[in-house]
Amino acid sequence: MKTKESLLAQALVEAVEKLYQHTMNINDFQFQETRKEFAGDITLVVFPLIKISKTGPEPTGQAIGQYLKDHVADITDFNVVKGFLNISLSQSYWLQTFDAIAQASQFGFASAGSKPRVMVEYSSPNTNKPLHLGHMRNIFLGYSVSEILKANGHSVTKVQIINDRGIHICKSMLAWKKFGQGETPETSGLKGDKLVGKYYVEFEKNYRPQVKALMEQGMEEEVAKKEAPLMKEAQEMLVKWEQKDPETVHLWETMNQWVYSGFNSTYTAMNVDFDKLYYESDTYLLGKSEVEKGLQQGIFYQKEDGSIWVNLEDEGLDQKALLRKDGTAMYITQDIGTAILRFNDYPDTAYQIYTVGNEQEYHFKVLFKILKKLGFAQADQCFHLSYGMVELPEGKMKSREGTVVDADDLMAEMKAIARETAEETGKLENMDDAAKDALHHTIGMAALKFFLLRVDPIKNMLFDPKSSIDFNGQTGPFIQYTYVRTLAIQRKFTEQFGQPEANAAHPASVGNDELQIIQALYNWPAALQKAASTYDPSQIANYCYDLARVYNAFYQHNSIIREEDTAVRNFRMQLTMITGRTLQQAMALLGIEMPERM
RNA sequence: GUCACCGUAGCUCAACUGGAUAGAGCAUCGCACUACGGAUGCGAAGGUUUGGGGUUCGACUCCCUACGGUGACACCA
Repeated sequence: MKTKESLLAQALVEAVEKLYQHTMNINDFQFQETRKEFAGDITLVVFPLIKISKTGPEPTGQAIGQYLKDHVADITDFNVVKGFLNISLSQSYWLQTFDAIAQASQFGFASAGSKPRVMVEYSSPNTNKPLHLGHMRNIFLGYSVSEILKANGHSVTKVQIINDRGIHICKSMLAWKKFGQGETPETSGLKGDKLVGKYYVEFEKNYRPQVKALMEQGMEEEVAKKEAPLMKEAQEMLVKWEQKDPETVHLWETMNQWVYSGFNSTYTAMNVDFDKLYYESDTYLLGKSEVEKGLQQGIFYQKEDGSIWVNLEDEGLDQKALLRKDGTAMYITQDIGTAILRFNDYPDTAYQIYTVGNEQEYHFKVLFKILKKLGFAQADQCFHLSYGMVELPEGKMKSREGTVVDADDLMAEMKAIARETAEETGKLENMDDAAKDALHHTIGMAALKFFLLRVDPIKNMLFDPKSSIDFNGQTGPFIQYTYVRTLAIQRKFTEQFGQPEANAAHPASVGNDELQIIQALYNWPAALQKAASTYDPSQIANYCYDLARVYNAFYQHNSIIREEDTAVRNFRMQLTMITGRTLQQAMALLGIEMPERM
C-alpha cells in the first residue's frame, strides 16, 4: 500500500527544488490530516517553507499545489487556506488503498518476532488481599500493552511478581490461626483470596484496639504499633518463617494456595494470562547476594551499623538503603533480585516494562539506576509504565478506608447489567442459557475494559459506582454492537446473493460516506504504532470508537443489501466486512472479545 | 519543606506531540425511522483550555509564575 506521504514525496521534493532551488528531505515536510471543514485528504503545512520560498504562505502553497497537481496523477485538486495546502486525492487512489487493506489478513500488524523481546510485568498483587478496581486498571493495561507490542512485532513475556513474603502475610496467617477455627474455602464456600483477605481484616480489627489501649497508657503511637501483642506475634511468625519452621511454612503454603486459586479464577474471568510467575520468596535471597556482591565491587557501601547503601547523588537522586543492618531484605532488594533473575531466565530480553502505579515513580527511577550500576545495559531501556489512580467520587481507593471496589463483585455487576440490557432488546431468544451467560460476561467485560483503557494511563481517572458504566455511546458494547451488525449483514447478504466476492469489480464512483470508512481504515497502522511507541492502549480504544462511528454513519444513510447496483452492493459489503475485521483485531489488543450476536 | 504528575463543556474523556473555527460521549432540548440489527443516526445548546505573564507567523501543547488536586521523598511494601 502506498501511503499518502509516499505518493507525494518525490514530486514534493522536486517542486521545492525547481521552484526555490532548495534541496529537502521528505521527512522535513510537515503533514497533517485535513480538517473536515475543508476539501482535501492530506494537508501540507507550508509555514515552515516560507523561509525558503521568500514569499508569503499563500503564494507558496499555490505554487507547490499547482506543481503537485501537474505532476502527480492521483492528485485531483488542491486549495490553500492561510498556510495550509489541502490536497485532494483521486478515488482510484482510495480504491486501490482499500484493496491493499482488504488483501492483508492482518493489516497494520508487524510480522511476529521482527522486534526484540520485551518483558511486561503487571498485576503483581499482595497475597493478603483480593484484587480490586485499582488492580483491574493495572491488569488490563499490562495485558493490553503486551498485545499491542506483539502486534508491533515484539516477542513478549508476560510476568508478574507475587509478593508472597513478609509481615502482611503473617498477619493473615496469625489471625486465621487465632480466630479461624479451621475454616477453609471448602467449608466456608468463600473464594480462597476472599477468605485470606477476611483474616487480614480480622487481624486489623483486633490489632487496632490493642494499639489504642497502649496509647491510652501513654505510649507513643510509633512504639505502640510495634509493642501491641498481636504485632509482636506476627513478627515472631515472620522470624519462624524465615527460619523455615515446618508448621509455619506449611500454613503459609496452604493459605497461599487458597489465594492463588482465588486469583486464578479472577484472571480467568478477566481473560488474561501470564507466561511466567515470579515469587518474592524465591527472589529476595538472590537480591541479597547481588547487593553483597555489589558491595564487594565497591558499587555500594556499608555504614558502621552494617546496613548497605547506594549513593545516587551523582544522578540527582538520594542515598538509598539496600539491606537492613540486621541483614534482612527490603522491597528494593527483592526487586533487584527479581530483575536479575529475569534477565538470566530470558537472556534475549531487551528491556522490561513494569506496570505499577505512579506512586512508585521514585522507586523505579532508583531501581533502574542501580541495575545500571550493576552493569545491566538493558536498564537504560527499562520502562516504568506508570498509571494514575482510579478514584471514587467520595475519595480515593484505599483498602484501609474500606471503600474498595472488589474485582469479582464489579465483574458480576457488569454482567448483570449486560443481561438486563440484552433481555430488553430480546434478540437472543433461541440461544441456550450457557451461551447467554457467556455472552453477558463478554459484554460486561467489554464495557469494563473499554472504560478503564480509553483513558490516557498517566491520568487519574474517576469511577462512579452509582452511575456505573454506560453501555451506550463511547463504550465497549457500542463497538461490539457495530461489529455484530456487520456479521448480521453478512449473513443476510450471503442468504440472498451467496458469499461476497473478495475481488468484485469496484463501482465507477463511491460516495463520501464510503471514502470516510476507507480513510478510517487507512489510519489504523498509525494508531497501532503510536499505541506501541507510547505504551498507550487508549490510542487503540479511541481508534476503534472512531471507526465504529464512521461506519455507523455510513450504515444509517446507505443501503447495502437493498442496493440494486451489483457493484455498489458488493463494494459496500466488502467495506462492511473489512470494518468488522479491523474492529475485531483492534479490540483484541485491548483484551476485548467480539461476540457473534448480542 | 523539596521534587514529580495532573487541571480542557454541568459530568466523563479526546485533540496526530507547536498548527486552521479545541472535538466526542453522558445529561438537556429537538428531529429522522416499516430499522439490511435502534445498544442507531442527524441537529441545537454547552469553552476566556484554572488565573496571570512570556517565547513566535501560530500555544491546550514549550518557559516563568500564582492557585487548586494528587503523589513521592523510610533500615514500610
